Amino acid sequence: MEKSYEKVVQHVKNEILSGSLHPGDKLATERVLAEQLTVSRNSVREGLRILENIGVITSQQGSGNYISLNFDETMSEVLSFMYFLKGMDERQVTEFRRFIEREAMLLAVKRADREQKQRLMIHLDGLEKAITEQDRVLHDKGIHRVLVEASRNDFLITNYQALTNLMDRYISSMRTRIISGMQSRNKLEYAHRMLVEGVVESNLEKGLAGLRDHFGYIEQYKDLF
Amino acid sequence: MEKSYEKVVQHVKNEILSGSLHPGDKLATERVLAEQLTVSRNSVREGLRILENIGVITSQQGSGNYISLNFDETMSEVLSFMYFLKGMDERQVTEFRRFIEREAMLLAVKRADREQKQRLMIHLDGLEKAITEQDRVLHDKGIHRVLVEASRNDFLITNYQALTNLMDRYISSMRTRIISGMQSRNKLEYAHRMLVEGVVESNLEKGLAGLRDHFGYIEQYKDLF
DNA sequence: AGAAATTTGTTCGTATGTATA
DNA sequence: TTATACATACGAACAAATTTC
Repeated sequence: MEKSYEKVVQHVKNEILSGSLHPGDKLATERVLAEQLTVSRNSVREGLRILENIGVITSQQGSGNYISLNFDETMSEVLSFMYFLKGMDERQVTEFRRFIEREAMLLAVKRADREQKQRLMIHLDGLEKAITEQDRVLHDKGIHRVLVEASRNDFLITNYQALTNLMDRYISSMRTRIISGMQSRNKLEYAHRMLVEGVVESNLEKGLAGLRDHFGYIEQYKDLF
Repeated sequence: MEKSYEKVVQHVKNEILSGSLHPGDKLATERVLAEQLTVSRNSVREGLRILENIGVITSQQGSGNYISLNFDETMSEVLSFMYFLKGMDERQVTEFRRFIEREAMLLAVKRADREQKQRLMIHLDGLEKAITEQDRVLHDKGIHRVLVEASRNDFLITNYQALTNLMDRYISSMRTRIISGMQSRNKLEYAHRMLVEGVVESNLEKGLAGLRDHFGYIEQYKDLF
């Protein structure tokens, strides 16, 4: 027997899949939905909460429920928590981050536009001239974020965002260990320069070399590069 | 002002993060939770629905609400729908699948155990001897699934599962286009043989060659292999 | 085995805060 | 400003499944 609130979720899902509901559209009011599906209003609300949480709809008191226009924030939010629950260990987190950045580099060298290249160079400059640790972290993160964005692949972008959330919010202790395992500051700046110049000059070899230096994984995947 | 049901979600989340709640544990009853958080039982239930949906808890009528033991199924379930909502196009789906399998291959050649190698060979044999199309698809999928599992990286495994869901359930039309864009049957069988033997013999070059043949992307990423 | 108590699933009624015309 | 529509929230009650005695 299907539960009442699942009926609601299925109903909205189907209307989206069939193309009856599009982003921005207003759903039927809770009372109407309850009547249509012959369930109580509370059950409707339980179903809508689910849809709201994963970013399908947004609820506005006094106005109505609407199909979301932007899933991005909620998605990486939810995704990072799910990753946390799966109990990802340090090895897997590190592997996945390398994986995303490597694949992003493959695409970024061909797809980065002028604006992204400019942002990369600004961050690189900021990184090399940074005085406070806070500034360094800011530009460091900026470089990696732009790199992934330049891949123009939403799977990579979303997962990278989720991974950042995961490390910042749920396993921050792991983050410090991961970072401290990296190269010294001078070498790290050199690695970032290679990485940025690789993208800017559309030089894949150089970009990959930058990543390799950055993560310091000369050992196992040497053959790949 | 924080909404009532969000208070519930935060509360459970915090208890998990702080280590007070572990997988398998029973939550306080809905009535007790309502009293503790000074919200109504309906609001508690709305919060619990969210947690149930993303796989944090499982609810059993007559018994109680429990922290989930297995997130896996629900996670790829939710994830695939979120991917669908983001409106992933064919290019991004194809790219992501290649990414996952390539990275999985890098890890699988070093990590596949005897049981997984055996399953790979059984599927390969089944694929070559298959008569019906249904059989072929079964073993084809089996090979790729085991390959990804052998990577022993849950990020890759979960995302591959979600991607499979996405293609099967939400964008099946795209799936046929993607598949039809692949090699002929004979070449495909050869590619699978290379792929499987690469893992079984811990021969990275061979495995990657199999993937390259399989997806037929000689063009752009030639340099990588 | 069976009855009672407990707990989630579901519904209805009501009151309140917010947005919109 | 007023009136209406709508989501938010609460409380009480009963049904259905499970646990306990």
